[in-house]
This record gives sequence, C-alpha cells and structure tokens, in this order.
Amino acid sequence: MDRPNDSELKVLDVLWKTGDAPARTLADALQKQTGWNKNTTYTLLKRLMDKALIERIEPGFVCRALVTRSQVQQAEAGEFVDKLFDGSASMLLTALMNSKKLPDKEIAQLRQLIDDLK
Amino acid sequence: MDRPNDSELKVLDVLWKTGDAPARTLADALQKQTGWNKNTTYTLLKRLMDKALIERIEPGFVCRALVTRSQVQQAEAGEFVDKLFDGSASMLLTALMNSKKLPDKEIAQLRQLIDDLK
DNA sequence: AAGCTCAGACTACAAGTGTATTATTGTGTC
DNA sequence: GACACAATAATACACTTGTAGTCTGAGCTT
Repeated sequence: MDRPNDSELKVLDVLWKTGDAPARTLADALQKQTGWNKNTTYTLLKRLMDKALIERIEPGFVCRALVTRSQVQQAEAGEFVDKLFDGSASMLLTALMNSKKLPDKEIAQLRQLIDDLK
Repeated sequence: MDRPNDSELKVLDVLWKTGDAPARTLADALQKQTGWNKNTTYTLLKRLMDKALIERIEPGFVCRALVTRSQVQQAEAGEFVDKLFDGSASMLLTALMNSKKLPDKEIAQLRQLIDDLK
C-alpha cells in the first residue's frame, strides 16, 4: 500500500467519516475544517487516486476509499514503532505515558486489552 | 523542538548509540549501516545543527546530541497518536497488536507497565 | 448562439527531503 | 614552502509535500 502523507490523510479522514461522497462535499468539509481552498482538496484527491488509495465511481463520479482506516492505522503503527522504538510496543507505550497523562478511561482500556490477551 | 526527519533520525540514532563523536566516525558508521556517502552524513549533520538538535564542540569539533532519544520518542509518539488515533493510546496499541504478533516478552512488559500504573 | 457558472483538471511554485558532486581549507610529509 | 590527502563546506538536483491559481468543458440562462 502506497502511504498517504499528512494532508492526504486529512482527506481520507473526512472520507472515512462521511462514507462515499462527491469531491465537492469533501472539499466543503475540508474548507470548513482546515480552511483549504477547494482546489487543494481536488489536488489531494488526485494524488490519492494516483496512490490507489481511493477511486472515483459512477454514477456521479463519487469518491470511495480503497483502504480502511484500520488498514492505514495498522500499517503506519507498524512503521512507526519500527522506526523509533526498534519494534517494541512496550517502549512506545512508555514514551506515550511519559509524553501525556493518560485519562483513566484509556488506562482501563489498556488493561482490558492486555487482559484479553490470555 | 524542531523535529528530525527520517534520515536525520538515522544520524541521531548512531550518535545516541556511540555518544559524542567526530563527524568522521558517524559517517563511517552510517556508511557501513546504510551505504551512505560520507558527504550525505555531513549534510545531515549540518541540517541537524540548523535545527539545533546537535552541536559541535571543541576540542576536535566533536558532535554532541542536544536532545535525548527519550525526548524525541516522546514528542514523536505524542504527535503520532494524535494524528492517527485521535490521541487514544489504547487504539494505537490495538492497531499494533493487529499489525504484528507481539512476542511474549513484549506482552509481559506491557502487562508490567499497566500494573505499575496503580 | 453567446455568455455565465461551477466541477473538475491542469499547472505552478516554494519549501522540505534524500542523496551526492564539487570546492575549499587545514595539515602532516618531504 | 609545495604536495597530497583527509575533513568540512558549498552547491546541486530530482522528488515530495503543501497549497493554490488558472483553464476547460458541460449544463443553465437569456
């Protein structure tokens, strides 16, 4: 999978939230959300097509994501932990805990995750 | 803190491992490790200086890191979890567990981390 | 049919990245 | 002091990224 860069990710994010949508709708949403000119969104949609991360379908030339949020999250998380933490999830989590105070809810969910492991 | 890009990170990585070292030493290590021409390393050292992530000190014009590995890890981890997981550490960990099978050692350490939380 | 509008395509352009080539300066050797 | 060579600086250059301006063509208005 070709990877989305940061601004492409913002477009995908809207697309994942709204579901399949015409370019115009996405441009409007991103206009509101980030102040982008609509052409900026169009350009990014084009680049996303080039990377085969979205497609345009008839009728209406509607945009559809070809990757799910989870797929991107998993791919990026794997890359990231390798790049900075030598593949160690626990070191990543340590850094995260030092970088920001996790809310209780998060901690409970982390505990749940670990407990479910076996 | 100005952020290192991927190739600058590789330089920092060597510097963190070896401790303060002359440019030449780092270039040699990176030559071996990544095949880079030594001038590539020099260029990156320059950029790291511009970003104030390293300094050169006398005697010997030796390179010294101005940020620790932990500082960079924490900053990057915070950015990353916000960018892709809306700040949620548990969602990150979930993605990571789906992306690669964690070795038992890792799981034990994760459990330890959570248990130590309280 | 001539013009207006708007979605979408095409083009642009500065800044950042990855990597290397060329130039310069310092230094030990004869 | 001139030469050879290692250390560093300066410059280069193609590619990516972030963002926007301009062009085109299809349908809507007179």
